[in-house]
Amino acid sequence: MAPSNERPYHHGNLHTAMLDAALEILQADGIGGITMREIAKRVGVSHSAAYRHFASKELLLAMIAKSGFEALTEELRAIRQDDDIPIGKKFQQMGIAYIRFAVEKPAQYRLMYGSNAIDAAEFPELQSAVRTLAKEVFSMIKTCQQGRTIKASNAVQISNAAWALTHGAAMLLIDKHIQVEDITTFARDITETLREGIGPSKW
Amino acid sequence: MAPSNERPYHHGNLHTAMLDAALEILQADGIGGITMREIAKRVGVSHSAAYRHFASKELLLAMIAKSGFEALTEELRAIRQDDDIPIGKKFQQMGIAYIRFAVEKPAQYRLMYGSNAIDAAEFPELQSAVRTLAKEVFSMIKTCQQGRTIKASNAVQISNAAWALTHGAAMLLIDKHIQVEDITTFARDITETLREGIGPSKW
DNA sequence: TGTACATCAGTGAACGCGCGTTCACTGATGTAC
DNA sequence: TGTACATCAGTGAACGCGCGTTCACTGATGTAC
Repeated sequence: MAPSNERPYHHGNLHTAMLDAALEILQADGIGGITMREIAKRVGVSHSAAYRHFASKELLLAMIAKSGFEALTEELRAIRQDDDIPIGKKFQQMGIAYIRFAVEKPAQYRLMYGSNAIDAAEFPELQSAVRTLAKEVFSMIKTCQQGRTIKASNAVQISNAAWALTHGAAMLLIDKHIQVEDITTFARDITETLREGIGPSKW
Repeated sequence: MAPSNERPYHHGNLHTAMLDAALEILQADGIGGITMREIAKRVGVSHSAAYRHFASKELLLAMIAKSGFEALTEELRAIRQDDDIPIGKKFQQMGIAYIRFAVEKPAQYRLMYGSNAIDAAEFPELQSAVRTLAKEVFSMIKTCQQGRTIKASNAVQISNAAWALTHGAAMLLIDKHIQVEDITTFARDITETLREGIGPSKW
């Protein structure tokens, strides 16, 4: 009730607050900008307090990566389950959402994949979040197959190809190796390229 | 002539020797294992000598990344120009070579792309090597189009898709997010998936 | 409602750490004459 | 062929660095009786 202007001795939700602060730093300064000291400073707490909530910096980073995978998975699931999106558009929408996610949060996306700041093998929760994402992509393919908008063979391979294509595109865009005017258009085009194939129309 | 067992005062080829040593460390221990001190130790030279040849560690890393791009480009070019490879197989062979390169030298590949150890913007030579790789992929697509094994439209977009697909697949394999029994088979399948497309065969 | 005690969330000072980088120096080498 | 001098490639000692992490401690909170 009392609107104590001074922070109370106990923060109350340091765990979440630290993750939020770390995310902010990540977006602004990249992975290199994240230090336990800076996070603690932003939250208004001594930096040793951080260790009551995260055993190590690496664990904190792993948790951020994990939540990134979860958020991305959630976006894809929403598309798959949204009955207002025609089945013929779902695959495309997935590609767009995936690539936009990466481009809008490049530092987080880089942290999620291939950062050498996290030894993924040590964090089963993180690995599990990745697998859940992979499964969601697979479910999307299955759904499209049932809707007859993706061919009904070899869902695993198609799913791998779809993931590889979007992930690769995301990375190349983030690293500016591919430059495009409009992300959404590019994402749409590239998913359609996979759907149509690049072989000659007549043999 | 004199087979001096003791190293002469001047090494003679420290520049190259350092790059080689760094590559060895990279393969064995990953990016984190590379330190100027360790490189110097392996080459048998004081660690301050290193700075006669590389202004900074980051520059050395950038040079390694650059040579990786060059080697990869060279492999792809050899395939494109090899008249013994039927035109219908070239695209596939390119995909296989690309993915194998990454899987065989995962640490170097990670250094090449998306490592936060190198600020690519500072090294025009590195950026130029990446562009050369992109151009090589593009040339491959053009060649296949002329051979009528890839459809004759929108080479840029097809080229982007091909690069994204192989790069994405490479990364997912390296990070063990996709696990396969045989890399070559997987690479072949995934490139064929792109060629054939994943849309339903009958509309 | 009050007291004792365990438990948890903070503090601030300090350690240690390898490592990148610099500096003043010495040894080797090449070139002009 | 010999000498003087500039230049380059090494050496080894030292700096400094922020930062992750730990430790002994204090403040707050919840629970048993």
